[in-house]
Order: sequence, then C-alpha cells, then structure tokens
Amino acid sequence: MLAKENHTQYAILGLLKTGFHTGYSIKQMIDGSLNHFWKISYGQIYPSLKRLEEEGYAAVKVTPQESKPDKKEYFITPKGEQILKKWLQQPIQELPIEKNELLLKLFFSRNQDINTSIQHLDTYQEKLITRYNTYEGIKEMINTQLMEEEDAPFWIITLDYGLCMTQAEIDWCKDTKKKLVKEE
Amino acid sequence: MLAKENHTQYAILGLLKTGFHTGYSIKQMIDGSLNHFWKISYGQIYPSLKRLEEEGYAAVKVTPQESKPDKKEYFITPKGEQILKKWLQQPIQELPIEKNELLLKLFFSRNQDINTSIQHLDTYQEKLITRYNTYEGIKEMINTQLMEEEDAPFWIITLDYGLCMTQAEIDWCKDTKKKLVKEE
DNA sequence: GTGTACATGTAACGGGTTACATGATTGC
DNA sequence: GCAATCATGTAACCCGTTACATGTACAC
Repeated sequence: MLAKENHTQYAILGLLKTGFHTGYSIKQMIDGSLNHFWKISYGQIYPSLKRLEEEGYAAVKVTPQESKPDKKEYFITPKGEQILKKWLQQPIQELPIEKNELLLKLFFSRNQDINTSIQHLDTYQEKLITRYNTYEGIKEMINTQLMEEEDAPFWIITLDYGLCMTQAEIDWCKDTKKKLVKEE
Repeated sequence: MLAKENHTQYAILGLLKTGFHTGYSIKQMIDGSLNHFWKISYGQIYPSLKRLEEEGYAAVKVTPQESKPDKKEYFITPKGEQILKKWLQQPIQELPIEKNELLLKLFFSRNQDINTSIQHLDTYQEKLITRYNTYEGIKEMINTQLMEEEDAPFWIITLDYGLCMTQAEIDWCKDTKKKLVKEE
C-alpha cells in the first residue's frame, strides 16, 4: 500500500500516466516544469519506481543493453490508475507551510544594520525576477508548441500560480525595501 | 559547529535572544507567530537546546523541582550571539520551493471531473481566508499591544508578507475557478 | 472528574539529499 | 581531449515527525 501522506509516489505515478516512462525523464520533467511546486532526487525516483512495480502499480519493460545498465521503461497499470484517481479526488487536508530563510532572518533583524536587510531583499528579488521570466518562457512555449497537448490547460493553471505568487512576492520586496529606507 | 545549512538551530538561537528561554515557550512562539514561514516540533527543540548548550552557544540555568522535571532556562552566550549575527548577515542562497499538494493534483487533473478540481479549490480558498484573518488578528494585536516592543517592526514585515501572499493566492483561486467553469 | 495548559524529554521511523559508482554518446 | 547529456542505481546520512512517557495545576 502507498502511504496516504506521501505525495511523491503519486507524482511519479502521475508522470507515468502523462507519458514519462523512465527515471531520467521523470527527473527532467519535474526539474523543468513542476519545479515551482515540487522537487525530487534520483535517490527517491529509482527506489520509488521499484516499489511501485513490486506492489503492482506499475509494470516494467526491461531492454538489456551491453556495457550499459538496462534500460527500464515503466508503465502505469490499471491498479495504479485506480489508486492515482482515488488520490486525485481526495480533498486537500492542509495548507503548506513554506520555510523561508529570508523571513526568518528579517524576523530577527532588530540589531542588524538595515542595509544588510535591504541587501538580502535585493538579492532575493533578483532571484524572483529570474524565476518569473523562466515561468513566462515556459508558458510561452506551451502556448505556442504544445497547444494540442491535452494536459496543457492544467499545466498553464499551475504556471499561472507561479507567476501570480512570484509577482506578489516581488511587489512585497519593493514595498518592504521602501519601508526600511524610510525608517533609516 | 552548527551546520551552515540547518536554519532551525538559528531560529532557536534567535528566539533565545529575543527573550524566550524555555523549550515550551519557544514552541509557543513559533506556533503562534512564525507559523507562516517556520515550524518545529518538541522532538527538535529539546535536543537542539541541549546541543546548543554543549557547544557553548547557550547557557542553561536549571531550577530543580520536586516531583516535576527540572525547569530549564536557556540563555544565549556571547559566542552564540556572534554566530547568530554572522548567520543573519550571510546572503540568502536560494528561493524556497514549496511542495504544494493542490498544484500537484491540478497538474494531473486532465481526466478528472472538473467539479472535483473546483471543490479542491474551494476548500483550499476557505483555508486561505481563515489564515488571512488570523494574520490580520495578529497584526492588530501587535499594533495595539506591542507598540513598544523593539522587534515589532520586523514582525510586522513578516506578517505583511503572509498577508500579501495569502491574498494573491486567494485571488488566484478565484480566477482559476472562473476559468474552469467557463471551460465546462 | 475531566479537559486543558504547563513542562520536559526520547526512540523509532520516514522522507529526502548527497556522494558515490559506472559508463556511452555527442558536440566543441 | 573535455564537458555535457544521457542513464541507472545504492548507502550513508540528516532533518524532522510521531508516538510515547511522565507529571502538576487549574478551571469548569
């Protein structure tokens, strides 16, 4: 049985269904397109695929290759589809709590030089802008090249979430810097 | 030595400095006021305090009590202040990636009934509104009762972050629901 | 007398990262 | 020749949660 709380296995199952069949391509997909709300390492992917197969949620097609590790392609089984569907219908239990190093530092910044805080905000904001542009690029790419893909509307929804949240965060950075400068 | 990557110990050190001296009160504080960007369990707090003390970053004052566990009050040492300050000045390395169950589910929702997705969004939005109101309440409380507290301006900054992000998320929920209804 | 807040702590477990091992192919 | 990409996998480790253990004091 899959542990109810562990969403990572469902993410993998979902990607198998979407059409990614190897550990490597699953990693690529998550790094490239789910990276604003999910991440994963090989140390999780390969053991997970193995376990999914052992428990009948996925089937594996092994292609032996000389002087290379076997190529393994995994496919979701009906049993896997069933459990994935069930998970997709289960209501969201609780809001995520994101640990945020910047906020933690600001929280304790009373005795710090205000310029240090402003600098933290600056570098943070820069990273946010880069992130925003990346998301915009991906959205553009989906809208132009993947129009026919049936999953596309849902990918756009999650991207819009990223764009929207990142923009709000950028705005907050600007506001906060203004406030700090005024106090000085 | 404190591991550079582990911010939790610095959070505890920061709270010692702010004036919280027992494991219990640290837990209270984090649950009550840092909960939108940090969380912690007793299973981490007590061992951490012990380690901070062993390594000279904190000093402990033990008050023995009959038929109760000893009361232990921890205080940050000069060495602790030094390392805290150094950490506060270190630049933020990377943006947090928040794992989000709702987005993960939406990402894979192609074959799902659209009403399921809308319902997920509804319950999520409700939770967000509750969260927003909580933050507003805390902000109100700080503004009225803790005006003199020197840390207050920085607490407000992190609260504003929470309010700003939560509002953006609520707006996204509304937009997304509208879009989904239209597609139906 | 029951539940809640105060108060400290440990052990087992689970989830995830990192470092390592191995090797082919392709482009600069 | 060197770096990057393709490709699979394991072991050690770290961080954090949960469940458990223990007990007082106070309010309803």
